Amino acid sequence: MSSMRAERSDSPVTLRDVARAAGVHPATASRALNPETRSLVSEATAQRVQEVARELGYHPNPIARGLKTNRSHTIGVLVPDLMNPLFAAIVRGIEAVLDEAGYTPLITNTDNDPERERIDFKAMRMRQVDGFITATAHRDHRLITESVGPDATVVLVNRRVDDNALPAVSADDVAGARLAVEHLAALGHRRIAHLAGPLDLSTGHQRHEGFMTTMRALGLEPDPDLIAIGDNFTEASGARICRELIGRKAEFTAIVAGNDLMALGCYDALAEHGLVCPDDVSVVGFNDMPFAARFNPPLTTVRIPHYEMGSKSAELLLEVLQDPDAPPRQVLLQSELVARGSSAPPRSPVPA
Amino acid sequence: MSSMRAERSDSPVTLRDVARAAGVHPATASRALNPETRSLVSEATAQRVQEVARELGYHPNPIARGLKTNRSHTIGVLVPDLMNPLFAAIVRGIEAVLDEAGYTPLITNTDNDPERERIDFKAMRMRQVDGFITATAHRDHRLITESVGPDATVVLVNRRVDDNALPAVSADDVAGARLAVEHLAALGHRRIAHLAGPLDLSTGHQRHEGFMTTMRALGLEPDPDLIAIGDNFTEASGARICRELIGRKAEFTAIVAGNDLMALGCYDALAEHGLVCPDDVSVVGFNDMPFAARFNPPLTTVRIPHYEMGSKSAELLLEVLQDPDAPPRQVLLQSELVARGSSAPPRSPVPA
DNA sequence: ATGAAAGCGCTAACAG
DNA sequence: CTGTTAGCGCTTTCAT
Repeated sequence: MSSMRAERSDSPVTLRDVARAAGVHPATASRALNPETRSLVSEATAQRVQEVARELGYHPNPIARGLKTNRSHTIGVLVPDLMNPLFAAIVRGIEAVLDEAGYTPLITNTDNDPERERIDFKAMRMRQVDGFITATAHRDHRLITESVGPDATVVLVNRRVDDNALPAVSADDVAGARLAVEHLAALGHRRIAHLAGPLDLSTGHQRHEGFMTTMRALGLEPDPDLIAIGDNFTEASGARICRELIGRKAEFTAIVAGNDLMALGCYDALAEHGLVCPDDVSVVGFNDMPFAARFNPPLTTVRIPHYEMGSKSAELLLEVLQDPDAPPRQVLLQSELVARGSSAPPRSPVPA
Repeated sequence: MSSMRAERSDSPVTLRDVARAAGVHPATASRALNPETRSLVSEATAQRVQEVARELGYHPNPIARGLKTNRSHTIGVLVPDLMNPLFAAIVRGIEAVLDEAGYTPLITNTDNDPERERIDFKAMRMRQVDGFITATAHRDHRLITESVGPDATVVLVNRRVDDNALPAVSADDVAGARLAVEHLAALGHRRIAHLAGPLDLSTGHQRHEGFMTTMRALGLEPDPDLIAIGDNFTEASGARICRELIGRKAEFTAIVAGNDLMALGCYDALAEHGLVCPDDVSVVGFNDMPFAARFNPPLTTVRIPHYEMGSKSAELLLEVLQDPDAPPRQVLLQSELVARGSSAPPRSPVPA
C-alpha cells in the first residue's frame, strides 16, 4: 500500500534517491542492496536500506551496473532456426533456467550459415554477453573460438566438438542410432539404408557412426549403395538424397533418417515413386519433434529430451561462469525409441 | 590486412584510443563515428577517424552509449509460446527487420499468463528496451498500458485491442472465418459447428464474429448447440470442447476450429468416437501452421502470413519510434483458404 | 561499518 | 568545426 506513492509514471528512482531517503551514502546503499556485499554493512542499515528501496520501488539499472562491472547478465543463444520446433523447445529450457538465475537470453538464428554465425558472435560480444550457448557448432570448434575469443564462456547444446574441448550437453546420438537400427532389425529388416545429415555436424556424424557400428555388430555389413549424405537437416535435403537412393535401384526395406525433417522428406520421395510407408519401406526419424505423432504415417523416431537439453545447458553455463577454470564437462542425455506407424516388418522378411 | 594487428584477445579498444590515434578529442571522434552527428565534423577528420577506428577494430560499447542516451537499441518481444510454430515464424520476421535496423530483440514466453506478462514487461523496461512488440494482448489493453506505462512504445502483432488504441498488425480474422464458412458451405455443409478460441483474445473473438456473421449471411442461422468456447488455443482445449459438442448429440457435419491446434484436438476427439474426418465430419483450422499439410488428414485451414506479420510489426514499431506522436496505425494482412484433405462434401448433402 | 572519490565508455551541452 | 567539461547510475578502491 505504502508503495503506491512511488508508482508514478517512469521509475527513474535511482540509488541516490534510496540513499538519501535512508540517510546513507550511495555507496552504502549499493552494498546493502547487493547480496554479494551485504555482509560489509551493518545488519540494521542493511534492513533499512532494503526497506526504503522497496517502498520507493527502486530497481537497479542493469545498464549502469554492466558498464561498471563489465557484465550484463545476458547470455547469447545461437540456434540454427527457431522454426524448427526442436530448437524452440531447447530455447524454452534455456530460458527457464536462465530466468531463474537472473539472466536474460539473447536469441539469434544462424540458419547454419557460418558467416552469419560469426557476425552474431561478434555482435553479441559487443553487447557484453556474459556467455554463449550455441546449438550451431560444427565438429571443428575453431570457428567458435576464433569468433568469440579463447577467453569467452561457451557451452554447446545438441552438438559437440570432436576433441571435447568445449563443455556440451547433447543426446547420446550413437546410442540413439543404435536403437533405431536394432528396432528395424528386430522387425526383420536386413537391407537398411541410412540417409545421414551433414557429417561435419556432430549429430550427423555420430548418428552415422552409430548406424555403421550397430549394423556390423548385428552382422549386417552396411551396403555403401544404401548410404547417402545430405547437406543439411531439412525436408528438401532428405527428399533429394532419398530420390538418389531410389534411383540407384539397390534393394532396401527400411531407412534410418538423419532427423525427423529428413524422414519427412523420405515420405515425399517414397510417395513420388509409388512406394508406401511402412508397407514397402519403413522409416525411422530422429528427435521426436513436436507433432511427429501427427504425421502420416505417425513417425517412428528416436526421442531426445529437447527441453531438458536446453535447461541442462543453461545450468552448465552457469556452472562454468561460476568456476571458469574447471575442466569442460560433457553431459550426455539418454535417447529412447518411440515406435509408431512408420515402421513395420518388411514385406517378405529375410530369415536370419 | 593492416587490421590484423589490432585483432588481439579482447576488444577493449575504446573511443579514447581511436581519438588518440587520430589525434582528435574523444568528443570529435564520437561525432565522426555516429552517422547522426557526422555532419558536425569536417569531411577530412571524419574520414580519418573512421579509418583509424576500422584499423583499430573499434566497436562502440552499446552499454555505455545506452547509459548516456537512455536507449538500448533493444526491443522487447513477448509471445505466448515459441514452441507454437506460428509464433516462431512471427519472431523470425521480427528479427529480420529489427536486425537490419540495428536493433536486437529480447524474446520472452508468457504462456498467456497475465501475471507472467506483467513481470516480463517490468523486467524489460528495467533493461531499458526502446519498445515492445507483443503477441499476447488481450482485447482490453489496460493490462498493457498499466504494465509498461502510457509513455512506452508498443506494437501488437497477431492480436489487437478493441478500441484500436494501440498500433497493431494482424491478419483479417473476420474475413478468414468467412472464408472457412464459405468453403464448407460451398461443399454442401449446412450444420456447421464452431469451436472458438478464448473470446477475450482478439483472434478468438474476431473469428467467432466472422463465423456468426457469415453463417447468417448465408441464411444458416447458427445453432447455439453447435458453438463452444475453448479456454485456450491448444490441442487439449480443442479436444475437450469437441467432446462436449459430440456429447450434446446435436447433428453437425463440419467444424470450424479456432486455430490449427484446436483442429488437431478435434481429430482426437472425433477418432475417440469412431468418427472419421473428413468422411463423417469436415474440419477447418486457422493459421496454416508449419506441417499442417503433414497431418492426417492434411489440414484444411486459413493461412495467415506469419513471417510477414512479424516483419510488418517490426517495421511499424520502428515507424512509431521515429514519430511517436503519429496516430496508432493498424495493419491488416490478408488471409487465404488452403483446402486440403480434412474437408469434403458431407455424407448426405442437404439441398439448399 | 560507512563515507569520499573516482571512473566504467560514451554523448551532449557549451564554448571557443 | 573542434575542444572542454560534465555526467548518465552504479560499483569499488581507499580512507576514516
